[in-house]
Amino acid sequence: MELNANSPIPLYIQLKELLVRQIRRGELRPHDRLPSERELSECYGISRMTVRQALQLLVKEGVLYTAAGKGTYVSEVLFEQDHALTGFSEQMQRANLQASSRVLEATVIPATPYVAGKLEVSPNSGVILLKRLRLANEKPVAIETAYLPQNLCPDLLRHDFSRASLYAVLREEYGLVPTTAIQVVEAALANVEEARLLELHPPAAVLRMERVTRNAQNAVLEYVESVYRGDRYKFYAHLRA
Amino acid sequence: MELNANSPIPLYIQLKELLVRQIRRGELRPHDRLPSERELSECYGISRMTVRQALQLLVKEGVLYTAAGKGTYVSEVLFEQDHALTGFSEQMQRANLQASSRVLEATVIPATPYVAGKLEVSPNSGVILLKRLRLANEKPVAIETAYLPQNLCPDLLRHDFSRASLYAVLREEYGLVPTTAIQVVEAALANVEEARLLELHPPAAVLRMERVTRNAQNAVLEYVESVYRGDRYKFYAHLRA
DNA sequence: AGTCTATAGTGGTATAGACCAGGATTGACC
DNA sequence: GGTCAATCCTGGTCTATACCACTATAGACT
Repeated sequence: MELNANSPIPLYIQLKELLVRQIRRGELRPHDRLPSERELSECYGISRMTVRQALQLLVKEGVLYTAAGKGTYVSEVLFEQDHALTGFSEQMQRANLQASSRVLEATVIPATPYVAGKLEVSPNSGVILLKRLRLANEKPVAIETAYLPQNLCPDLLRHDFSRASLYAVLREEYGLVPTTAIQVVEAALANVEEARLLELHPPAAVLRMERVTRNAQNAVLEYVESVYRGDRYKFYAHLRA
Repeated sequence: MELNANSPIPLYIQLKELLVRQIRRGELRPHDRLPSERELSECYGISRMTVRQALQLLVKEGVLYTAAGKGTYVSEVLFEQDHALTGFSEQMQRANLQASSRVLEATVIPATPYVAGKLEVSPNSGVILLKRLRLANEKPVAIETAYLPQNLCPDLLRHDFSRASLYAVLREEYGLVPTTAIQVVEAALANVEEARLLELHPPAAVLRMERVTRNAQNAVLEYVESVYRGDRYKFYAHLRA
C-alpha cells in the first residue's frame, strides 16, 4: 500500500484515493480517527504539507472532518461526488439503473421570447428542442424537454438521443462542460398527458423542474423543463454558501 | 492596503477578502489577470504558499479560475451569496412575504440512531427537536422539523421560535454559520396530518425535503425534515460543479 | 477522592526554498 | 516572412521546518 513518487499522479491525489479506498472497504469506518498528519507523513514518506493537501480535499468533499487539537475523523456519509451537474444518464448510471430514452420530439425552432430570455439569445434565433421520455430499467421516470442555442452545437440532432447522453455529446463533441446551474423545483399533481406518458394513475404527485445550465465562461448551454415521477425520483443537491 | 500579521485573522483570509473587495469595487474585472503568485507574495510580504491558500479558496468558490502556465483570472460572475443557505425566514423576507411560525414541538430528546447518524453524534446524546408550522402572510406553507446537536447550542430553546429565526439565533448567539448543505427533495401526496396542518384538500401534492447543514469546519449544524405545500413554494438551488 | 498543572499530541497557520510541465516571447536561422 | 528553438514566466507539486491554540492525559498536590 505504497505511494509511487514517479507516477504522473500527484502524491496528494494518490494518498486521497488510498484513503477513500480504505473507507470504501470498511477499514476506516465513520467516526474512526485517522492517524495524525505527522504519522501519515512519516508512514508514507511524504511531507506533512502534502498529507494536509490530501486531507483538506477530503474535508472539502465532506468525506472527513477535523477537530483542532483532537484529530481527523471519517464522516458519517460518504456523499457521491456531486449529482449536481450531471445529466439523467449519468445519474442513473451512478444508481446502477439502466437509463434509456424515447425521443418524443427533436427539431430546430425559432426561439420564443420566453426561451430566448432563458438562453440569453435573440428571439427567433435557432434553438434546438429535444423532448424525451426518460426510463430507468425500462420504467418511465421523467419527461425532459431541453432547449439549446443552435450556434453552440450545430448538427447536434444527427445523434440518436434515444441512446446517446446529451451531456456526453456536448462535452466530447463540442467541448461544452456544464459548471453551474440554477434550478427551480416544485411539486404538483400530474396532468393528463404527464400521467399517460409516465404511466401514472391520478391523482399522483410529480416534481417539476426548470434548469438553466452554464459553462465556466458563464454562457448558457441549455434550458430544461422536466417532470419527474414523485415515487421514482429523488432530487439531490449539494449547496454551498 | 496592507495585511496585518498580528491580527487574529489568518493572513490568507485577509488576502482573500482583500481580493474580493477589489473585485467588488471593480478594480479587478471579469477575465482580468491577477498578479502572479510570486508577485502577490512579494507585494504583500507573505510567502507564496500563503498566497496560494487564499487563491485556492477563491477558485473553489468560483470567484477565480486558473490556467497553468498562464495565470489566475477573475471569473465572469460573482454569484450573489445566495438563496442556497438561508432559512425559511430569510427566504420569505427576500420574497417580500411576512414569515411567521407556530411551534408544534420544542424539546430535548436523546438521539435516535437515525438522527445520530445524520448529525454525526453519539446515539442517545442530547438533541434539540424543533417542529414548526411555517406561514407566509398568515397562510401555512410548510411543516419543518429541525434536529440540532445540543452541545453546539445549549439553551437554544429559551428563545421564542414562533417569532425568532433559527438561523439568525445560531449565527448571532452561537457563531454557527451554515456554509454547505446536502438536500434531498421528492414529490409526494400529502398524508392526513400534513393536509390538516397545511390546510390542503386531498389529493394534493407536497414537496418533501431532507437537509443536512454544515459550517465551514464541516461540523453538522442541523438535520431538517420539511414538507412544503406544492402550490405555495418553489425550491431554488444554485449548483456548481 | 478531587483538583490543579505540566506536558505531549493534534490540527491550523506560515515560511522559504525547490523542481516540473506547459504557455508565451524572443531571437536566430532558413 | 516564416519556422523553430531557447528562454522566461506561470501555476502545480513537494519538502522541511516552525510556532500557535487547543485537547487530553498523567502526575502532583490538596
